[in-house]
Amino acid sequence: MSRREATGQLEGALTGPVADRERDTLVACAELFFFAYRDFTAEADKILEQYGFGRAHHRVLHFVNRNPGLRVADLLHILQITKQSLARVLKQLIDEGFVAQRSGKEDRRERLLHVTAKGAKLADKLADLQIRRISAALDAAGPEADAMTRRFLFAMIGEKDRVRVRDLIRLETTDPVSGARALATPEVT
Amino acid sequence: MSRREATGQLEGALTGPVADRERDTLVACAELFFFAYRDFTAEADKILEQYGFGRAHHRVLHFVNRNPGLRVADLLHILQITKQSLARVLKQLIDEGFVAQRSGKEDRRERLLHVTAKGAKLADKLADLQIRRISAALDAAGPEADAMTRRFLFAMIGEKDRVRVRDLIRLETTDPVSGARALATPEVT
DNA sequence: CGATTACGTCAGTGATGCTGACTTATGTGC
DNA sequence: GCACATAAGTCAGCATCACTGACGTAATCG
Repeated sequence: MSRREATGQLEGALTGPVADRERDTLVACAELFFFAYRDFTAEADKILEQYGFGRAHHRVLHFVNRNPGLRVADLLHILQITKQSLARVLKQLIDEGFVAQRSGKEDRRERLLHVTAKGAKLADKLADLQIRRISAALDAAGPEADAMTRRFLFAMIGEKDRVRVRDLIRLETTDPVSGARALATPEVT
Repeated sequence: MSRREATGQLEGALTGPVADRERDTLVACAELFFFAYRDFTAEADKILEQYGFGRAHHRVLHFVNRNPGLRVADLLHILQITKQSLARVLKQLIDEGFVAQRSGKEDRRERLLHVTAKGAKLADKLADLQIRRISAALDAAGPEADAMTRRFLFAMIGEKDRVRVRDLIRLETTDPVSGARALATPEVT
């Protein structure tokens, strides 16, 4: 049953108050979301510190690791930061040998990004930390938490970005919200 | 079925690799978590900009709004930042009349924090934005998403902090993970 | 061959976090 | 009452990560 249906409002209308009885529950969700994200990133942050890196480096390293051949423009779309903000951390990752570039074969203006062996090692190490936490949390949440959580998180993403994200994360399962299939496309657009 | 059970590992052991077949799904969860949080905060950030505030101001305003009489030390625990980081944003919120302090009656060293009418209005406005997004996402995720998501998010929180958070968010429902009841305690400890 | 695109870079700014040291006011225990 | 602990505020300095705006270079496209 829909939360808004329960309070007599139209499905899909994003205006109007939510019943107070339910409001507290939803606020609790928002607060839990804050605490969960705070601790989701905390472990990885500690490791990154040892390398002199921050969360921004992690994000770049992660998406390049997961999507070899990613272009700079793609990263800008994914991270939603400016070229200048990206440039600083990307330069460090390249200078210290975690990420490498090569020119595109068809379009030699493009710098296709890859992780080095060193970069892959760190990226996987960080991903493992976060994955274990998620795995444990899904177990604690109970059966079906897996698909349910993916649907919830996916629906939290701004509507305009969902297609891009769906293509990026390449889940083999049926697409949770839009109903379309979710197979990987070769390159981010 | 547990993810780790499925790969033949001990329940509760936080070491060892996760099966590759499942690994991609879990990585997708991590990426979805990033995108979801990014967009969860984006709307509120835009409003805050108009007031010259940032996300740090929002967090302070929110928790003071939800927990009138909160002490500065409580906020430091909740936000896990230093006194100096808090001082900057708290001072602004007080100077601009969104938050007020009064000395504790029993211990006059304590400064008990409250929102003003102006502060409550802004805090509620921001909470509504985030609540609507969560409500819509829970609807999209399907029935039972509500309780399931709370259990998942709660389990994502670092073990040591769960009791504190449980007491803070005062959910009327049964506690999702630890199994204990989750009624509000009068003050954060 | 001019316009656009992809990328890199320079200069300056602001928000948010940090450490360490110090002060003030108040409460507590011997 | 005095020593110590606690709650809060403050100062000085620093790092990370974000921003804007402008400009340069190389390559592609029409």
